[in-house]
Amino acid sequence: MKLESAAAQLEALGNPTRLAIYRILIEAGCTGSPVGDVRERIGIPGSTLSHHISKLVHAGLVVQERESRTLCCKANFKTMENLLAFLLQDCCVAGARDRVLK
Amino acid sequence: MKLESAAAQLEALGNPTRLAIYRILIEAGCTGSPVGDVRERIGIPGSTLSHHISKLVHAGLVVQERESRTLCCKANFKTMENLLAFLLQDCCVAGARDRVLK
DNA sequence: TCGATAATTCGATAATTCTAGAAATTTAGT
DNA sequence: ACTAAATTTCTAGAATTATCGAATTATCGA
Repeated sequence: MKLESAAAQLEALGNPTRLAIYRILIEAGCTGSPVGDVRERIGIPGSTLSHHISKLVHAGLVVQERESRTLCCKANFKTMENLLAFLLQDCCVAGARDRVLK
Repeated sequence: MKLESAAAQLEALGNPTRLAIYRILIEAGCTGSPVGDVRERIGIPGSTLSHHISKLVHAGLVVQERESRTLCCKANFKTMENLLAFLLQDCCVAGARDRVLK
């Protein structure tokens, strides 16, 4: 993975609101969660939420699929896998890596 | 780990310049690297570099120790371990489980 | 088609971040 | 004490980000 895209993904996750959104989507699993449900749980205006979600989408961490009137957001697990692989390989010494992976 | 501190650490790493700095310090290992050496490799003004390093220090990802006239920067591996554990537990395991159960 | 629902885009403002030159600080050597 | 070296802190302008109300788009059901 290129340093720039890793940084973009880290930046996308590096905001408390977006990280909370992302964790909700992780929790929702493959089924995903409509924007409205996320909105209820996070409790912020729709326009603000939309702005944050678009950042996650742009970074490749989240995908959106329309289901009639609702837009379903899903975490892109592959992106997180790649990001973790980057951090483990390039940003973690061997000893620490072993400890984290147990 | 609290969501806020995880976000702060991700944000600190979510900038191409800072991620490059951090990787240099990871490469430097336990010995660390003086600010001046990092500066030569990154090639940015000292004041800008200092600003970025202070962000990494504030996030707990880097520690600085003075060695006579030079300040030696070292990556705080424990912080990265905790951050990776957070990502693996809260942002990866759930998704992996979901995929396996399909 | 009309009205309701779901969500985005637009527009404006406040706040933060990035960048870098200049000045200040800390330490070592003479 | 003076000077040089290594870095930070100060300061400020430019760029970006965060926030949110209002307007807009898309979809469904009656």
